Amino acid sequence: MNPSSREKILDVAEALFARRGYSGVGLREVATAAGLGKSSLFHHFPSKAELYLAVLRRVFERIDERLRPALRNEGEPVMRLDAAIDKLIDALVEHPTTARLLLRGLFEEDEFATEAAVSQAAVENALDSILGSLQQLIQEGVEQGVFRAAAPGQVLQSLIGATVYHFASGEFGETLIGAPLFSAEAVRLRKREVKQMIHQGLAVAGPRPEGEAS
Amino acid sequence: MNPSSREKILDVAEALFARRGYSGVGLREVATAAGLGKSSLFHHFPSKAELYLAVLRRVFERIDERLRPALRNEGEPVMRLDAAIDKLIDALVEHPTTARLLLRGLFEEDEFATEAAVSQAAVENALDSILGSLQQLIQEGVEQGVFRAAAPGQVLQSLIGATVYHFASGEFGETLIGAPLFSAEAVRLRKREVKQMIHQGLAVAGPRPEGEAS
DNA sequence: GTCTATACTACGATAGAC
DNA sequence: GTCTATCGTAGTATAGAC
Repeated sequence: MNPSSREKILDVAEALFARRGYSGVGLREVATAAGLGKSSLFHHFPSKAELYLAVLRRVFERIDERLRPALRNEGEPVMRLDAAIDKLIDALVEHPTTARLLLRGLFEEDEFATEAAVSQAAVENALDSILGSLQQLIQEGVEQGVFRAAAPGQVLQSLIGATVYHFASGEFGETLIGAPLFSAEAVRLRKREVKQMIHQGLAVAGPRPEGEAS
Repeated sequence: MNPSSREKILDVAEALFARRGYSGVGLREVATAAGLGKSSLFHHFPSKAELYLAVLRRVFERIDERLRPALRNEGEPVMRLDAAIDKLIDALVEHPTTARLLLRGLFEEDEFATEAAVSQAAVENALDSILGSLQQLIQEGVEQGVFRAAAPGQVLQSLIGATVYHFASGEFGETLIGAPLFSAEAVRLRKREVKQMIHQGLAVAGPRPEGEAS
């Protein structure tokens, strides 16, 4: 079956919002890219804000789908975290628009005030579920003594930066690493880099900063 | 001396662009926030794109000012990298708009095509200078054997994620770490977290991923 | 250097025919 | 469900008086 108009609209809107953000995209552009007239959009989505939130919700659902099985797995925190990193990166790579939409979603929180508050809450709940599981995983590792005594929120921020930011960095990131971000080789190297950073950091050996003991 | 109109415009434009991005800000809003009529802006900046680039250039100059002395310092790579992290975070904290503008700058590359290409090149040169120094520092550490054999670009991406992304994450980051991002305590904790991640990673001990030996 | 007035385009959204 | 036509607003930018 060919894609419904609704899905076609979501596809082109996702691509455009990822590239130019909420304010940078006009509904006219979305409509014509979807092969429709401008007014036809409003039969599928009541407003631009609702369209944007529908795009975001679909993105979170895809991530949740990939990540939840890895997080449910029993096993040691170290292995589970490694698996979660792999699956998160898989999700970011599967649709290259994902990382940008996630980061833009953070910034554009206040871009549309309190309109469409219901849909917005649904999106935030999906996000909280994923983050809660990850945070709990880190907390377990700390309690078991296999992770250093770190605040899970701080670790999570570093992890998001190492993954979501990286795959959202576009041309900038590509010149830094000297390869296309989403090539199979670059993805493999990125997974390895993040896991190595988790396992041993950057330094081979040496004193801990500020006299922190293990 | 009271600030010139040009500086006042740059100040309010920086605040607005950081919050809502290039497309999300209208010149009318910038003008009235600066205490001017809409048309008066064009006597100071020839176009919106040039105003935006002027804001970005000022941001890079401030970072360069903070970071360059730390990078010039002689000493071991480990210590120089620690110092660079501290100074970079200091720069991001000094003006809380900085991190968002930097990340938005990455995303909005294609938002204004090739207009104002001259000013854009100037901004990119300033950025390349900073990044080159950091990359070289990491490379030295690898060659001296005090850092693991990592690609400098990959490490730099993790570092940017751990710093720039963190301080750009807004309300999202604040709920994750449970404190205002820019409070003195949160800044201190973030510096420590990033340096610990560099020095030992997250894991206390254990096998290296994919059998990588030191 | 700032103002008013204006030009032209695009925006999100609605009404109503088919 | 898609279309044309239209509304009202706001966008960037310019012209020209003061």
